[in-house]
Amino acid sequence: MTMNTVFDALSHPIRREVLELLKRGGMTAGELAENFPVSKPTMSGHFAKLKSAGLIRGENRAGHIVYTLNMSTLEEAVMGFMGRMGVTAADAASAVEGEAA
Amino acid sequence: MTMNTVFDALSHPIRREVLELLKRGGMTAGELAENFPVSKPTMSGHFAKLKSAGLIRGENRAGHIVYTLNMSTLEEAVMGFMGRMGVTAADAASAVEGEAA
DNA sequence: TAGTCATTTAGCGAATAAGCTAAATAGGGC
DNA sequence: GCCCTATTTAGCTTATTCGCTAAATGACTA
Repeated sequence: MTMNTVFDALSHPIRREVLELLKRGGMTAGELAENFPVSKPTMSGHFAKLKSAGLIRGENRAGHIVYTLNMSTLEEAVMGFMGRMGVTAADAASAVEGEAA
Repeated sequence: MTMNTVFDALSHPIRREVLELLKRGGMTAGELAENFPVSKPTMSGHFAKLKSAGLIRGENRAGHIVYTLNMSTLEEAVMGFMGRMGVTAADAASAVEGEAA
């Protein structure tokens, strides 16, 4: 929930990629796990870390667990830090657009 | 240098705060170290990690080492990730401004 | 109730991280 | 050349991380 736990969660490439996958919408633990070359228990540990950082939410549906992205936590932590680093709105906009182009 | 090493470097609160201190300009290793409750060798390890991620540069001056921020590496990695997360320019701008307000 | 599928928990091992103290290195000043 | 200051390297300890397999849990189905 704090900035520390968010940046800690973001430090692993699998966890960042999970967030990217969830950008398009909710996915079950199993669907997510299919995208990575590690075991399901290992993925479960990654989900737990993302969840305790407040970056994803899990809801129980018919025996499956659907994970969804919690974008506001991500934005508050990351953009909050960038703001303290003196990144102006214009800087952020051009950096984001540069990447999109 | 890669996004992995950057996010790894950002995962420790001391290292993030070092970057914030360097926002205002170059500082020596000793000056930086004064701001944290850990030993100088420990700080040296943090500097090494920031440096190998390309987030700071160290230059030798008169027996001191002056560290300076490498903002472009930070922006490229962090805003690049946020861009892939679908954060639009407008989103980024409002998040940054919200923090500044 | 038994069976099955999805997910997590438990327990383990290897690797990495983060802290410390003590010692080594590099420059500048006397 | 020798000392002093600044910084890093070496070596150690403890804690955490990340992966695994095997077992436990939870929920639906027949």
